[in-house]
Amino acid sequence: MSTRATITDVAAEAGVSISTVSLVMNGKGAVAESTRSRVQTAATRLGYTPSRTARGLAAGRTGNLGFVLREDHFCQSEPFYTRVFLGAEFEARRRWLYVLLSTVPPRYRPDAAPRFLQEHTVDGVVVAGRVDDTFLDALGASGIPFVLADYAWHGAASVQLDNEGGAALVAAHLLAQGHTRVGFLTADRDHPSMAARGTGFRAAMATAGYTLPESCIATSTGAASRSAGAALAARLLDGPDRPSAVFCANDALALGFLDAARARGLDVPGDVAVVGFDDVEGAALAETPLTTVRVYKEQLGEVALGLLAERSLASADVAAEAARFARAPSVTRIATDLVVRASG
Amino acid sequence: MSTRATITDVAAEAGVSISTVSLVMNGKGAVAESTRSRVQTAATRLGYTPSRTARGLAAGRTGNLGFVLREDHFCQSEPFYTRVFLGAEFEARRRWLYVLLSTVPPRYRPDAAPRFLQEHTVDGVVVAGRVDDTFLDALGASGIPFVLADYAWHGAASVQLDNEGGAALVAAHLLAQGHTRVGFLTADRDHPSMAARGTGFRAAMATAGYTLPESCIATSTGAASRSAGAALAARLLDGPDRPSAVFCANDALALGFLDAARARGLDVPGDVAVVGFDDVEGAALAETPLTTVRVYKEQLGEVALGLLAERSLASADVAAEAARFARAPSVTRIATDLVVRASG
DNA sequence: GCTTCGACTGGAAGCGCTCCCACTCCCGTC
DNA sequence: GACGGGAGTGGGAGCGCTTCCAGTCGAAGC
Repeated sequence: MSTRATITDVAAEAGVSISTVSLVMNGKGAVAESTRSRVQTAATRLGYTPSRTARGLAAGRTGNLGFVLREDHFCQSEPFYTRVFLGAEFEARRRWLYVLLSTVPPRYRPDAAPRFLQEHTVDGVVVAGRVDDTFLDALGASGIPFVLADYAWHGAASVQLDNEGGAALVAAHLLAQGHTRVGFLTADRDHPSMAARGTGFRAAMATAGYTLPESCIATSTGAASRSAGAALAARLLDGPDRPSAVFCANDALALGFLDAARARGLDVPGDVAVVGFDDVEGAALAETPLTTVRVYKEQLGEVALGLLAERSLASADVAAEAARFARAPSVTRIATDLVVRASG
Repeated sequence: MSTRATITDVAAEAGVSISTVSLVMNGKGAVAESTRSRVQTAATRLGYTPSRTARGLAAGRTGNLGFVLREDHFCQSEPFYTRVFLGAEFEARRRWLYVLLSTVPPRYRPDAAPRFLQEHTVDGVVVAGRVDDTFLDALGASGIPFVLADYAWHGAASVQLDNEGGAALVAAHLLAQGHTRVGFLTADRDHPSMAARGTGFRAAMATAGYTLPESCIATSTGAASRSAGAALAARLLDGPDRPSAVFCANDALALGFLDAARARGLDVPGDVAVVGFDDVEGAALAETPLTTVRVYKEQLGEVALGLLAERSLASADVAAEAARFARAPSVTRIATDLVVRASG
């Protein structure tokens, strides 16, 4: 294992030219079956693996993809984005690509930009979750193709959870349970996902002929945390006409809602049913296990990376590809499921 | 921004040869000050950044470091290793290096090995947390230099928390509180860190003249989880002579201990004091905020990566360096602090 | 005045690969 | 039987950089 075998070694061993070895290793061009297997054998015998670096230099592609995440999203205890990353990494392996994980601060500063923006050491980037829009501007300007996962921005290609669909499932479920006085609770309401859950829910209820009473809606623009959920829940629970069921736009809020209900001695789902969204780890473990919408985080990452790979590697001409990319934005949706537990 | 500027462009712009540009960019060799600044200017004017790939090919170094983590460690809700990674990534940025994050399954399978083991796209690897030893065997055999973070293996270089020191702090604290009937609770006891916490604690107590009564010790080899903590706690709390204070080898166990104490109507710290280790996010938020040993996760990652960078990049001759590396194993310890809260 | 030397700079050989192009066969066609 | 064309293969020019080596030139040494 002193020095690694190179393409030249393999060529010599197999008695062919390096061009042929290259063709075989890339599965390209027309190579006689006998030649192919001879090269194959020589390669295995020598333990040859093509050098990424050399390949990158020659082909103008690095085989690296970036995965960008906001620092605080990466470190939050609910392993949402780590799972997304895991899916992406899995898909990358399958495609023989590498993933460079890099974080950005909540507020973008050019000096904290991932290095690959400058160095172009990456063929494309997956951006997971909400990030500062100015970062996306910079990314866009760099000409590096990118796809968003669980976020939307202008017309950029993105992979998103089917928030509308999930919310519609909740609506159907609640209606099937006979609830007609139904509330909705959300925070961080400008976030595309949160917003979509709200509009999807309203739309589904409207289709069934119901409008959410204004007094049964509690929203805010702050963080969608458990404590925020408890605070917002107060607005619904302490009002004159309490809803009989409330859809919370995510599980953290829903768990906060449960806290608030318990603090008031209310029975869930007897006095008020509650449904969340996300199916976080704590949802099933809550005192009253939470009915919620399950989302497939790994799949989100897989699909996003796959999409990126497909698009950014298909063509070697990165710039032209990026332009084409920008012109044909697309949203891919990852289906969600309703998980019915005790809370509603 | 159609095509990136290359070293040739800069050379032409500055009216020097590419060799000189290279020297300037790397801060090497003797270059006249006037020439240097001329090149510098030309480079900024053209927005030149050296190509990683080309540099890698020519210099035999990639500028990439691997960061390996066990899948389940990466996804656990306590963001321990993600913080370690964050520290590593931070340090990498400072050194203009990239980090490839890759996970391995709990049980090593050669087919699930990180790709860079085969492709040598990485100058060195940080392995964080306990991983399957056969994976480390493979890593060692590959000749890629590596350092362990929060784990120990043979004589491999590693960066570890000062587990003994932290445990000694706990012992001193408990003794200062007047506790003499002190217990110890651990799980996953074969893990080097957990073991070190135990021996450190015993040693510190022994130095002070106390031996832990056998009946006040509860250990297991299973996962060190909250539920395991509750289960093990039962052995100590339901026994004939309950300890007045218990040191739990990590916070998850300690939180489990609190659960068990509460279930038995015991007052903490009145009936039994409890101290944990790690200072996880939940420690401060527990019903009885937990006294624990704080560890600096980001620092762990920073130091590990720094060490690796220092060693693996100092010499271009990776193989020789790896050999030297192996001969001079070292353990770097990251200091810990005691955080006193309500529980003990 | 001539050598010696060090500071500085340029030339050029790769690093290991991809990919375009040219070349050789060999078969099928008119 | 000459010709077109496709399948299979090799040659060779880069990709953008590092680094060794050679060279220039002015200052110091004798």
